[in-house]
Amino acid sequence: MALSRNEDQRVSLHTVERLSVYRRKLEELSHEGVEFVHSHQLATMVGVTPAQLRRDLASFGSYGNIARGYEVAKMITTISRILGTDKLQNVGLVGVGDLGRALLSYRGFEERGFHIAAAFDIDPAKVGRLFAGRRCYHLDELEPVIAQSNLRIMVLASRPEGLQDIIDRAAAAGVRAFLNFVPRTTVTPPGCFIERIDISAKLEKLSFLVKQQEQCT
Amino acid sequence: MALSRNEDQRVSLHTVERLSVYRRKLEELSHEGVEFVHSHQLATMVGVTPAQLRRDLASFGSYGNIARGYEVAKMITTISRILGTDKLQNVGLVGVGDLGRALLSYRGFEERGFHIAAAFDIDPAKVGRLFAGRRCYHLDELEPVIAQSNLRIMVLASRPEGLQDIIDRAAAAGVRAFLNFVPRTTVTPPGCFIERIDISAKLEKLSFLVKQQEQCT
DNA sequence: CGCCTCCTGTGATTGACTTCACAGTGAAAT
DNA sequence: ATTTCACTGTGAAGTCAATCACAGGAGGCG
Repeated sequence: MALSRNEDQRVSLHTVERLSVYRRKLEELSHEGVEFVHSHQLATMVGVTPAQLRRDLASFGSYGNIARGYEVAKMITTISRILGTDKLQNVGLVGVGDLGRALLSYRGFEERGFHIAAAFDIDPAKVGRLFAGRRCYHLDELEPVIAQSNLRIMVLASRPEGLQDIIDRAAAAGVRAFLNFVPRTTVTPPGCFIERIDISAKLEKLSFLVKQQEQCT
Repeated sequence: MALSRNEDQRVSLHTVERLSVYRRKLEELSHEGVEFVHSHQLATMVGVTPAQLRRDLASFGSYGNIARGYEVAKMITTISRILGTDKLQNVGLVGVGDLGRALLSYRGFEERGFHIAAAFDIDPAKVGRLFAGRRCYHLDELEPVIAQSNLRIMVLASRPEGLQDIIDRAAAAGVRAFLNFVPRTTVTPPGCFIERIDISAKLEKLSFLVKQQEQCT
């Protein structure tokens, strides 16, 4: 089999985002005992065209059996290896507010290969306490804890003030990627990645769509 | 002025998403007392190219002063009108778990024109109680409360089980748009919009990027 | 008053992603 | 063994968004 080396060399980011969706549905199918699935079946289940699904899978050299379709179990492990979630990864969390605590108690992360190993805050009422079994450190301890727990990914759910400084310090300490829930524009340190989740912006987009639809009536 | 009628007739969704970002930065500038801003200034602040910013603004007929740039206050009101957030909108919330409660206490929504008017759950320990000042209704009361509060947008933060049924019922009762945090594939009712926020998928994307970068070393 | 500078709005171009459409193929049926 | 069938992988075409580049114009300055 020729897909062992560099199987993920040129996968577009759009494809990567869809791989997460495919994998989740494939795991559902696997639990139901399904062993093989055709492109048009999986495609309609997740809401993409069969051609796009085939191209996504072909982009990393997944060769499906022509008569039976794609092997579910094998595709799950392949996608997991591409996404880097085949081993449990430690991630950090900055900001133990309402959102931070919700993320700490979210069970879905562990299932997908992510473990929030450490939380950080500056509130004396929170520092030192346990939240959902995880210790909350003071932000001053950011660098040593990053090194100790080998954190490569950090979730940002703090107040907007001082966010850039936290990002820069974390990047200098070895963090390579940030998932940012904080609605403030940031500068991405060289060699790093920042992925934003802007809940208000999503609501505004929906508001626009609803308004546009009503006007077209 | 020729921009009064149909000012938002053909705005691409990519542009709409960026409008949210522009508006946030413009409000910051407004608080700082800035009255006019040039495209290259605002563009570098939010991380897009000046050409793209100009095209985004031109797509709904915003004519900036050539010498002074764009009028900050006027652009804020124009963008708000396009997004439909110039008036406060009621939205509903399904699922008062950790994430739901975090959303209920998030202050950013009101600032952006959204008010969570009602929450729904099926847990007897939660139904009837107040969360951050909002009453939690039983899911059985979905339809009458939607009608009473005139809910057009609903945030989904419940368990995956029965999600599609909730969507279908809400759509039948008049809800037109959903912001879905639940990691399950859904079928969009006709005439409705569903916007997904998949936190695990974002983490997986970051994991992929970090892994890819490490391999290219 | 006229020149000069810099910025906006936009036609044209480039680039990327999606979709179409079909050749090739493996398994099942006869 | 051979035929048939349906599916995969992929070249080609199509579509859409981002970028380039420049014409036109408003204000400042001599």
